[in-house]
Formats: sequence, structure tokens, C-alpha cells
Amino acid sequence: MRIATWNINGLRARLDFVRHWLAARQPDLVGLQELKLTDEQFPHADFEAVGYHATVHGQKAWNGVAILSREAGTLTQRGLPGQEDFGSRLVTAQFGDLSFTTIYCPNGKHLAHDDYPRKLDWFDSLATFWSETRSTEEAAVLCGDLNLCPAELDSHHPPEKTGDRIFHTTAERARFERLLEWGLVDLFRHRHPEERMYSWWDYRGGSFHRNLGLRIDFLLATPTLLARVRDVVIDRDYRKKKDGLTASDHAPVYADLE
DNA sequence: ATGTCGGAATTATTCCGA
Repeated sequence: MRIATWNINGLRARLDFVRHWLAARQPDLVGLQELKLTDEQFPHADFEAVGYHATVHGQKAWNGVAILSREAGTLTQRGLPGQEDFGSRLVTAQFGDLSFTTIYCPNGKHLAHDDYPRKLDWFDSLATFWSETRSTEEAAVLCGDLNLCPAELDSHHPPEKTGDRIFHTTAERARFERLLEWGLVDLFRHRHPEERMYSWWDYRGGSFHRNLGLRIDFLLATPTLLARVRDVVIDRDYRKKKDGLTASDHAPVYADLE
């Protein structure tokens, strides 16, 4: 089984590109972020035509998350409880004995912005919600765009210059650590402990070609799934144009489970 | 180059968010 996460930066602009990737990689479960459309605007027929169901939590213009799946799942959660006014950023569905959640965490903008403390609060709500609804004994995935770099290896910025830089603060990293302390495992880092690989590159300034990126997109999983992991890939090739189609600023991340 | 995208508001241009 192949599971994946991908911030697509606007589904209306990215539909053909996403379908190109689905055809090439044939994933079974995909968490999508930044749909930037409403539930009514979601192109279900275009995904059904290529063999995918979708479980959607959208909103007008911004945010929005969905789960694509070969088999229809059962929707179990739309939105992070208590944080609904920060946008549509979480959706969970059940696929057999596997619980699959995808999230689009708030960006925070910069440390002096009101969104920064709200971002930390959002993560606190996430950790509480997660620990109250999930068990470390079950098969569960939490994936998405977390908008933070857990360690120096996950950022092109030199560590001596990241102390007060958004995505790199001690407070943000503590939120990520709390998820790991609960029992979730960062599949890419588990599989590739020393590899400096990014999942996002700014559109501006030739960042991709200069490899000035950040690893901010994660597949987190419960320990019971670990033994089944065969490979974890950041699909950097799909950060490039395909057949003249513009890529998202994020690459897909996928894992193959036995 | 504060360099690019996607989308909204408004109707080809500017603003905003990332």
C-alpha cells in the first residue's frame, strides 16, 4: 500500500498536474492540503474517472484538505475541534483498520504577527484532540503540511540564524516533539536519519534550482505501522513542471507499506 | 530584484497570502 501527503497549492490550478502524478505513482491513499475551493467546487468526477474517491473538507479560496482513496472511506472528523475559525485544516477518514488524518497547519506568518501564537495554540489543540481520539496501539497516520522544520537538517537556513525565525523556533519544535512523544514516528526521518532533503521550495528567486528548501511535509504514523514501512520518498521530480503544467511549491511525500 | 504563484475583488489591475 502506498500512502502520501501533498500540499498542492490550489486544486483548480493543479488538477491536471495531480492527475499526472496519480497516474505515475499509483498511490492508494493521499492527503491533500491547500485545496483553495469549497466542498461544492471539488471535482469529484475528475477523480472518479481515474479511480479515486475523495473525502473533502473545503472552504472558499483558502486552506482546505481532502483524502483521495482507491476505496471509499468513512468520514470520521471534519475540522479541528475548537479551532474551526482558523480555517478548514483537518479531515479524518477510516479505511478498514487504518485511521488516516491529513492536516494543513497554520503558517504563523512571522513572530510578531497575531497568527504566530494562534499557530502554537492550534498545535496544542491538535495534540489534545489526537491523544483523546487515537491509541498508540492502532494503525493511524497523521500527515500533512506542518509549516515547521523540526531540526537543523530540515532547513537550508544555517542554525545560527534560525533562533527567531518562524518555522524554526523552540516553541514550534516543542509542538512537533509532543506528537513524537505521544508515539508518532516521522517516517521519512526514521527511514533516512541523516539525509538532508526538503519538501518545499519557494517559487521565488530560483529556490528550487538552488535547493534552498525546507522539510515541512510529513507522514507521521503509529508504531504498529513501522514494521510495514518499506520505503519513504520525497518525490522531488514532481516539484518540476510536467508537460508544461506548473508544479505546486511542495513536492509529494509517499511511503510504501507492506 | 521584495525575483513567483493562486485566488479575490473586480473586470486588467491591484492586493493578499504563502
